[in-house]
Amino acid sequence: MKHDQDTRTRILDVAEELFGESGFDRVSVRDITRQARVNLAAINYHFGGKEELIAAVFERHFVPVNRARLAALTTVEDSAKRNTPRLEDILEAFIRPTVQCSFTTAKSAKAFSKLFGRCLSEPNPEIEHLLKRQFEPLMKRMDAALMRALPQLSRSEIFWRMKFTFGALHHWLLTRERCLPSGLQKLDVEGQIQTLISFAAAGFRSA
Amino acid sequence: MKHDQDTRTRILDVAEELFGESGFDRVSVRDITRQARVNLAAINYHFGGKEELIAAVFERHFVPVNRARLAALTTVEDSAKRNTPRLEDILEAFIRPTVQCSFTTAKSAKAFSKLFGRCLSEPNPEIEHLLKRQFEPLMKRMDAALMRALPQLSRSEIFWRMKFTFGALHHWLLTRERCLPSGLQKLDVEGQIQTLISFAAAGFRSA
DNA sequence: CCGATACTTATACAACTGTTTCAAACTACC
DNA sequence: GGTAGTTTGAAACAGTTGTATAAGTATCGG
Repeated sequence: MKHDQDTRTRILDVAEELFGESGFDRVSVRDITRQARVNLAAINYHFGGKEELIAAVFERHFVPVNRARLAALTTVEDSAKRNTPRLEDILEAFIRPTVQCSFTTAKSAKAFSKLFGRCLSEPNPEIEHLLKRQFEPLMKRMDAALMRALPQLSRSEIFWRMKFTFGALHHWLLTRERCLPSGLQKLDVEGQIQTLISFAAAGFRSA
Repeated sequence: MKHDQDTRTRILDVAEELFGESGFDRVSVRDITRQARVNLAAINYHFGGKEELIAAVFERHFVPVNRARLAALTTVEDSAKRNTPRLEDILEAFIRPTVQCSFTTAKSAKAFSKLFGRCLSEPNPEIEHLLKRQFEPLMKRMDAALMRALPQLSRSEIFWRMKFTFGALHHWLLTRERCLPSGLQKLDVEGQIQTLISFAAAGFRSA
């Protein structure tokens, strides 16, 4: 293994950007290799195939994000001691890492954000499978935390509200850099996060 | 023009189902013609091409749904007379038609629901363009109604909350018939609508 | 310096894509 | 019943897709 980091990560970076922009199906391996200025066969050599490249792109950031979410959730629960953690803190543990990671790990925050947002509705069965594996443990922890924070809600009520929050988060990630209506003051990312947390928290507390 | 309704609508029905299931890109014209038991050339003959078929599938239900939304919004505003309409009623005018129509017009409610939910995140630029044209007038009306119902919120605050509601609605449409966690009581559609309305309304009212 | 390993290159392949063609079949009207 | 107009049929088209192959080049250990 030489300094193959060059080619490998160049492919990953370009793939992430293009996949986020146009989805996995509309981007060909030739699109990627052309823009990454590597040979056509490089993807098959380094990853095995397009499907495996998708998985690699996926895992490079999804795994850290979900790890960060779990860690944040643990922190919230620990710092609350024997009290039940605040609902807002639980939601923040869920929401913030998706944006945080986009600034620290990805070359382009936009690329990762869009990719993240897009994945949830990808029709690709492989992606769906990866998602399920990734999110199952996180969802279990979230459910448990939310049920303690909102003991008046049934499991089913929490389930649906969680779904709504999921949808809001991912739609926001997917479209947050898109055309704002003209004459609209630009809210900074921090403000948007807080708005989303308040929105979801109020939704969870709704009758 | 004979009773070409047979072939034409058979194609439309199958296309709607398959597109909803797997997205526009992963479904080939051959998949559609095979399942509809029509000739391969039928799509090009009746619609001109795949792109135009997509547009036709799109408009067959999106246009009525958005018309129904506008009509419902008008009803709400009229019945409120000089009082400002209730926030919940505005949101219901936005949410309910997406489900209502799926029961009355489509052969399979699931198919249309998934299609509707999927469209929002479709990377296809054609679709994005159709969406924009379709939603612009509706959004203007929604914005205006929401601003009157929530005068304490700025345009930007309404914009983001509307985005969240959009995301929640479409993610719900896309996944509402998917695997519920085991041992979860099944909430009927009416209950889900009400839950979503309450969720969004509370979110809009959040500080 | 040699040789082995790791990587890159150009080319070729088979499968599939949307679309076109043109003859055959059908329908309806006079 | 025959003919104009409409719809279907089977086949072929050119282009793109992901992948495989084999020859090439660089890099490093001995």
